[in-house]
Amino acid sequence: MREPQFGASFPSSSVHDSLRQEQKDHRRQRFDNLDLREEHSDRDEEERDEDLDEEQDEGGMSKKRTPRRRQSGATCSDRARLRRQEANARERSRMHGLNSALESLRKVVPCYSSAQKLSKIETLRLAKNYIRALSETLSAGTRPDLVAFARTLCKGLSQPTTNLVAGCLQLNAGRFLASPGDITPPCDAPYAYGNAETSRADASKHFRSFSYCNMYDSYYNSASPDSQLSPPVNYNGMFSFQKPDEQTECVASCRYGATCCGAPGRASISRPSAYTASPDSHFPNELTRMRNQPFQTQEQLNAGYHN
DNA sequence: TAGGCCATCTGGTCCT
DNA sequence: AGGACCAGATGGCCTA
Repeated sequence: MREPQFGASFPSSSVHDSLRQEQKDHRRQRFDNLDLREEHSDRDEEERDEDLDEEQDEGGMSKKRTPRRRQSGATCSDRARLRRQEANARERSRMHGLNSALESLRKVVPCYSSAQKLSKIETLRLAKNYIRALSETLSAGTRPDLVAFARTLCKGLSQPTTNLVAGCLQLNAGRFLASPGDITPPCDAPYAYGNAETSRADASKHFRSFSYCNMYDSYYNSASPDSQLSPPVNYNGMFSFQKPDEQTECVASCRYGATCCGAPGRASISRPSAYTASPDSHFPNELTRMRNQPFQTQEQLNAGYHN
């Protein structure tokens, strides 16, 4: 019936996100205090039990529990409660760790947006598709077709997420998902530039990496193998649509940082990631090395990873 | 109001 | 015994 939250209210996303964050903080604070409340509740319960025992004593009723047994029982119950509370705290911590890892994953799949998060399930689906799409690209050993890449990327995703990915790729989701023949291969097609159609050459004047093809051209045709030119695949979003001289400080400091959908005349729907590639990361070096080599087969890649 | 998403609690199971 | 992990239950928030 209703589509997932992601993308459902994009125009007010920042407000919505901040509100949601406040709610999360409130909820977290509420549950962080829950253990204390439970302790108070337990104490009240014990006090009630004591009162009951006293009434029973005053009423001449035989004691059901000797002080010794009662103390032993209470200790056991407290111990069980304490263990349960500790287990709950551990479980919360574990889930926070899991969510933290998921957030890290969000930052490395295409179209990351800190303002409008992908849901957990969509993040996992997109990550799976992304891996598959990249694997297919490497296996093919040829320049990938943007539409085919996008189709793989969007397989099984919800419509809002599909729309976002399509937006990142400057494609029309309805068209590129309709049928394989609907879209002219991107390298031969005019390039959408905001709302206008512009030539590839014109686009190249404005962007070093305006489109997927241009990124490939820029990358593969760069003069020096040691060039600092960003490769077509980034840690954070696949494509950089920013002019070199428009890079934010964050992006400039992050060699492989990227923002998606930042074309002129079109509001960016994502923010630069705070992610910074570690200096010893092998990923850029591998890409640089692969630039002048044929792609490895999938089996070779897998062997390399597992050995 | 229904349904999606989320955080948390909880009891069970497995492992060390 | 205790911790990690898992899955079901629950309740809150949000949107269409």
